[in-house]
Amino acid sequence: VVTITDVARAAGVGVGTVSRVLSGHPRVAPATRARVNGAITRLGYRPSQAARALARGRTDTIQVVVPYLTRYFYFEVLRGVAAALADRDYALNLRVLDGPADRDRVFAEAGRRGHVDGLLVVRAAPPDDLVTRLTRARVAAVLVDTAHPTLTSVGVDHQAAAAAMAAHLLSLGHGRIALVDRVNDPFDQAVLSARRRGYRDALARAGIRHRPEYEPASEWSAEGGAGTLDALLALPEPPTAILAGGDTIAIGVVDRARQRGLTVPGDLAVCGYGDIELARHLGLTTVHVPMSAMGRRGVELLLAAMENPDAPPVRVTLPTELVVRHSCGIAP
Amino acid sequence: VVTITDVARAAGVGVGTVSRVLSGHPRVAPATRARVNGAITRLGYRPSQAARALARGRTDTIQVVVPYLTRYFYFEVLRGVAAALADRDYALNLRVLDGPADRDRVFAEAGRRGHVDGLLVVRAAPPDDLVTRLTRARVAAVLVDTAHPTLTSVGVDHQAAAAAMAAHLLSLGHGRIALVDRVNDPFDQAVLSARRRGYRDALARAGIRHRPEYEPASEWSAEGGAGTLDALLALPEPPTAILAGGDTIAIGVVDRARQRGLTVPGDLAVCGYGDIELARHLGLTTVHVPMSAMGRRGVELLLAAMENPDAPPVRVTLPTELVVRHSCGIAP
DNA sequence: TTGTAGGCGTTATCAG
DNA sequence: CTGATAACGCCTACAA
Repeated sequence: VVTITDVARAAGVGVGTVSRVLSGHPRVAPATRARVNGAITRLGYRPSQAARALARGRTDTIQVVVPYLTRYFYFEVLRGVAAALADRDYALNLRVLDGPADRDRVFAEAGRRGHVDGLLVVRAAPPDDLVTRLTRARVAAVLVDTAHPTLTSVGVDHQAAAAAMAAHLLSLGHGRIALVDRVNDPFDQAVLSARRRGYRDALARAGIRHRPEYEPASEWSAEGGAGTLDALLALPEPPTAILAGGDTIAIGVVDRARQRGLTVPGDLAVCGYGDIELARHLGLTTVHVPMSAMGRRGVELLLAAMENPDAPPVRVTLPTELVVRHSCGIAP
Repeated sequence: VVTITDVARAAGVGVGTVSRVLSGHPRVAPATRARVNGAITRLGYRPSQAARALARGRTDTIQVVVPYLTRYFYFEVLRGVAAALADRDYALNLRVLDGPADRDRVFAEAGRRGHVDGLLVVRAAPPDDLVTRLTRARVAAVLVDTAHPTLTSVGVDHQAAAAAMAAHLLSLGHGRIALVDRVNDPFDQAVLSARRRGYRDALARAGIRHRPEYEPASEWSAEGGAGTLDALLALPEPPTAILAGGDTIAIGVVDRARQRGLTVPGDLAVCGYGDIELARHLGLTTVHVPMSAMGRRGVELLLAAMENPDAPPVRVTLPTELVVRHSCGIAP
């Protein structure tokens, strides 16, 4: 283990000078700088993160908390986060929430000064005591696909997106549209509610009466979607279009429909939500949610907040996009 | 920011005693311990990771490097890793390789003592200089779904798995079996080669002559699978069964086959590889690769290696399993 | 422009 | 059982 002292000795200078070279301090004689850099590479020296963190009072690390559920979706977010961080030379401390129990444990320890410089929480409502602690300790925090009155966040307008999707279905002549979505979220209910609200609003605006039986609860999986479709088709008046709360659910619906001999979109229109990679390949009409962009933007906001701790929180909404493919009856 | 000194003062003891209480040292008077603990909770004290790392000489952090490709697959691995780590109270430093360029950059910096205590590399062959540095600096490292002569690793027997899958197809009476797999991997070629070898061996053992045209290269996506299927079906003697190198590819194949009016498995048998979540829901016959188990086991091996640096490297092979569902002609 | 020394928060050693 | 005190490796005034 080679330390800064070794480098100093090898270069025939003091540790202060080495430190200055390391941090790009301007007032170092070019010759000295060269000598130091030579010693550094020759000795293969790397500054110790731990020592540096202690001395500087910051860790150059940000913590990212992501829930496990809807895995495809949030892996994309994570990718955006990782990419943005890698460019900026920050370390990424990952915590994945495996369940509600985990949640409390993690949030109790999350975003401690001296451990991480900033906190990025993906799709999980932060408990109030976390928020209090964060603001009191002045550690920067950003929420992704969630919101909080006093914290910076980046997300999308799920209500508008769902409404747009429903409107699309309506414009195609469908009057019997069912929403197949999860109904409870262990980490954040807001997204589900927004989507449901969008769906209802769109139908109401079109003068279509609300049918509770068209809003069955589904598990967050293809299997869940398939099962829920069975239930819907058993109704006296089955729907002619399905608006799924997630692409995974939609895939299950499509597959089950085909198994039952129905054609999609001929006999049943199906659309998803999220636009995971498979959606494109399966020709699923869906709502594109800019997942990795949210992650990337979240990091940018976080780094900005870290640089300027006194800036007021902002709330960024990224645009979604209706992606029309084959599963609803319109060719792309 | 409350430090150990504040706690010591508040409890009327020396910092040494507080430190002992913190680390669960046995020889502390119960009364003292209680007083200290009281002060700790009262003040909301948390030890600084940075200071602790500097003093202890370890960071309680392990670094995980995962390639981006085949995303569903490796998110599962990551989940296993994260879960195993969370239980053991270690921080997880994540690096995702976004491409071959990234690879070199990351490997040049990976596993530095003073930054992380151990390194877990998922599915990417470590360059020799990394290995050298690791062993010289005595930092523990474990490979997941890759191997190296001098490093501990956990993986599966891809050759045997592919052979078993091919044998299954053969046993179903198929003689014209094509392998639709990626042909190049920017991070580690070994898995692809092993799978191909397994496929060829199984066919050879069955006395079936090798047809190069039955081994077209595919992109690692559903789209890639679909396109490759088109090419195969244009052959004078098209295959009757497709062995895909990944479930995502298989899904594309199945979908394209149906689009062309073929029934699966009636007109075409298709099987995947990996057993991602969707495979189950889509009834895809596939090879189950224990992804999160590999991650978890990798962490266990790594922690063990960290505790016992002089233990020789081991090579763990986890079992795969042939999962027969509907896509190959046998009901589950 | 460069060297020196104090301090960052903990741990660990060593007397008591 | 407990309290000082020297590391740990680096950064940053302060002097020179």
